[in-house]
Amino acid sequence: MKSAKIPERTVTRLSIYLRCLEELEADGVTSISSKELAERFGLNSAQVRKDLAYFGQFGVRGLGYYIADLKHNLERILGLKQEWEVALVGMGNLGTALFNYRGFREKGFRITAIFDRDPAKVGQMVDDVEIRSVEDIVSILRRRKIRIAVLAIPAAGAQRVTDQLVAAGVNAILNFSPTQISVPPRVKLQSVDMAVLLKTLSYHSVRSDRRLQREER
Amino acid sequence: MKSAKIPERTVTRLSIYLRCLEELEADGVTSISSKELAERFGLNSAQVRKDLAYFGQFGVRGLGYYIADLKHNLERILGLKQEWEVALVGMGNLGTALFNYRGFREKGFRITAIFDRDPAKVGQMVDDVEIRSVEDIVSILRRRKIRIAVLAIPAAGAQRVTDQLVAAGVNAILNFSPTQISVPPRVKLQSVDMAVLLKTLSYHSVRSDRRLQREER
DNA sequence: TAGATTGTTAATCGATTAACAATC
DNA sequence: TAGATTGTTAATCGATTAACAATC
Repeated sequence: MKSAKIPERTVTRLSIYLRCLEELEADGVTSISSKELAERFGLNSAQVRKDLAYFGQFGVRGLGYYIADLKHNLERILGLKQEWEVALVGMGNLGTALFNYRGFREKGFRITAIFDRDPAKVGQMVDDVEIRSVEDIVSILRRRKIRIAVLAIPAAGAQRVTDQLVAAGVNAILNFSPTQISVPPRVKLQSVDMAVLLKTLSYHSVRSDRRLQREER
Repeated sequence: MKSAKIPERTVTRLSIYLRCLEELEADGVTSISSKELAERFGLNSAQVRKDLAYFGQFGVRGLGYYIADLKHNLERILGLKQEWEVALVGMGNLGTALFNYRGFREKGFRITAIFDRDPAKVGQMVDDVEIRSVEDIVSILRRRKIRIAVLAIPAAGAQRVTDQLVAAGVNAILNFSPTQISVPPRVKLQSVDMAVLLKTLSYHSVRSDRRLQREER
């Protein structure tokens, strides 16, 4: 086992491999080679082997990887063997969608704290979770040692809330606010900006349409 | 102007630059250097200049970039000068959140077609858009020449619906279904898997916690 | 003109892929 | 054992950064 620093993309691919292993296991397959696994994603087999080798030797030469064993190891590496409490800030449409998203709970992520700025929402119960004021973020998260937060609020208050999350000891934030926010290096920030994603897609649409127009001439 | 093929990341950064230019313009700033712009994102100034230079010469030596001019150019490049009709497949929580997300409309993306599998939803109106059956995807999108689709359905039917979108002539898909889907090369697919994002974050949380434990010893 | 900053080339860095000895 | 596939090193590729002539 090496101990080099691990590329971000490797970690992302691990959970993609894992999703595939789950499907394979459901199909009753017991082992798979890096070549077969790679083909399912259009990746290179050496990349699969290298990604896995960062964390240990999980394969069997001449055979490949035992699915149950590899799956167990990936879950352990990704921390999916434990339950994670997650704080959700912003209970609008997106926040509600995320709260109800089954994929989270299935993977051991439980949203057990909800915050909103709107006094009309504070105090309401969502399933068995009470919506609390954003003012209480630091005290509540500190006491309950919650380490992961999802940010689903408008751009305006995003940096201020982020600073509170950081002060509360959170070390991973999934940000859906459409704005640039900054965190200290010890905190892992992952931003998803819907508008940026769509804009990137529209760039490709423009190009496709122009190509079509050229071809029609 | 060069005509090399443009890295995906460059296109993504363009819309990030654009967001910043909008803020600057609102603040009454009229020009900015690549150095100042880069510092706002923790990027390198050469990268900013290089990203922009893929599309033309927008700067003024000795001065920097005129904000109004650069903003105009980026909007043109990203296709934001035109309105885009967008089809939304799946009107559950996430679909509803996306439909109501203001950021889309502000950037010229209008969801003008909604599809759902649930017969109870088909026929309902959402604002002025009627929910249609997923069976009608091909005929409706073809007729209305809709080029961009957002997929917000469970994993199960995702590939089948994608095939229909492709058959209907869509050339860009933003996919929120938690599964691997494949498209022909002419179609641009951008996938956002919430669970994968959270798993990546939890990996970092595990590491942070272990580091804390070591330090406590 | 002098100072500043672009656009672009060359150097560096990091990630992907090929190749192959080790070994099941 | 013979065939297959891993784990890992070396080669390649692509993206980022440094450097600097061009020029406002």
